[in-house]
Amino acid sequence: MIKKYKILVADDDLDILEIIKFNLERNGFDVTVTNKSTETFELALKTKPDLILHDVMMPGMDGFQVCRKVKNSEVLKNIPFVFLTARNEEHSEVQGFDLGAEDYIAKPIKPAALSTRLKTIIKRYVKEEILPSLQLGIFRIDRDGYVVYKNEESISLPKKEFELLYILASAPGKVFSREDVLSKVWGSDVYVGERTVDVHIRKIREKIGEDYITTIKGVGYKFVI
Amino acid sequence: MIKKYKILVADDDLDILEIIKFNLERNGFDVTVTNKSTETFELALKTKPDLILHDVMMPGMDGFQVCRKVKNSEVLKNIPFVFLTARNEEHSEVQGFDLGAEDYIAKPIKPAALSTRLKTIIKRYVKEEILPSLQLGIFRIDRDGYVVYKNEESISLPKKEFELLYILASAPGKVFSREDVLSKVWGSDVYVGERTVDVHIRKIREKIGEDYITTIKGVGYKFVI
DNA sequence: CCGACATGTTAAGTAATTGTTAAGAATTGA
DNA sequence: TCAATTCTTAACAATTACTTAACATGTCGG
Repeated sequence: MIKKYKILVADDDLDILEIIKFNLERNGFDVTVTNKSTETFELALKTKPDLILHDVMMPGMDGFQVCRKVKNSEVLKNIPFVFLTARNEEHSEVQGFDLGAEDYIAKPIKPAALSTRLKTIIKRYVKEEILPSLQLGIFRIDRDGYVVYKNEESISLPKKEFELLYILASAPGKVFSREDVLSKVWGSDVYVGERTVDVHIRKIREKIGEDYITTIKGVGYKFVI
Repeated sequence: MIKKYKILVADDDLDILEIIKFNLERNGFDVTVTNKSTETFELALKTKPDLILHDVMMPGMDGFQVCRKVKNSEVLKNIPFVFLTARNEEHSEVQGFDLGAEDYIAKPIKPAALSTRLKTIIKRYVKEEILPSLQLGIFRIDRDGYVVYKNEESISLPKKEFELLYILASAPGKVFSREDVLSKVWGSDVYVGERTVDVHIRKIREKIGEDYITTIKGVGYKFVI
């Protein structure tokens, strides 16, 4: 079954809401809308959307305030937040990105492009999705507890190491380039050196054993069972 | 061979052009530059870049005019167009997005961030080459894992050997000249001796068996099932 | 069978990539 | 805040892959 992405859209213009809702639904999204920014947060808690698409200028709370609130919430902070901006609105991209927004989309909207763009953004944040524990041979990788079990032995890993291992283990046998790893674990707008991956790999090997992560020279790393 | 992305850069400041070119090339991009915005369109037609990075403020045509022209061209309109803007060019952003620009990058440029960001943008717009696993008789050539299976036995090959085998196996029975192989595995701008291919062929035969790659004297090699 | 040419094979130097360590920066928790 | 942990980077070591060149072997036409 293909996962249906849930989008929460907030805009005070009912026509725009209508257009967006119609187009996103036609493209297979599950869409919730509101024209009151004061409702966004509550709706997000209730529907747990995969992405929030929010107008900047809205009466009551503006988009920035909502974004800040969402990003300060433990439960919601991993949901990508995308701003809608009208052509004549003075907006500071810096302000939005500082708050943790993932992207800007300018109105007027091109419907065809919109769903593609949102899907891309969501996929970029797939790492944040609630993913099940993995059972791979003697390993169980428990996402909730950030713990790896090797047979009965429990091994706890720091965040980055755990997430790196999780990414590799989510597709055993597939080689991930350092670049792949960086974009999935660190995110696409964080710039750390590729060799940082090597160091983390070393630490993971130290903890779970040498034989489970294979290096493909010139390509990357893979998890083997 | 890893795909080399082509970037067309336009900026009237030759120093900036130099810096950008140097850094992008070091990061594996194929870079064309111009300091005349009137040349951008023609150059784009000629080089078919994967992305255009264009200064907003340029004498002659400004970046917006070029963007409009590119986005109105059937041939070029799908090429992502990214603006370079100086800090104080505030309003340009909204206008640029309306024209269909894909992103803004503010000067001064952080070189490390630049190539990562461009790659992300390109990947959003360029379809990744789909390189499926091949199943050929007793062989399975797994591109994801960089591994060859012969029956149940897994054989791992170094990068060049793997890619060479993959090229041959992608058209079983077809003879590839050494030149073909070089251009496909090494790329068109790398110059190594043709006999290098022979050595790699030998190593592959050593690992997968003698009987699967046939030499056609005076012509080249082919993979036979 | 011989000579010429193409390919096979080997080995060694070079280049490139990765492993490893440690130090300092950044972050987290008490 | 301090202490402890984690993250990042840089330097150097170790390893592996790549390329070349030299020589060996094989093939084909005459």
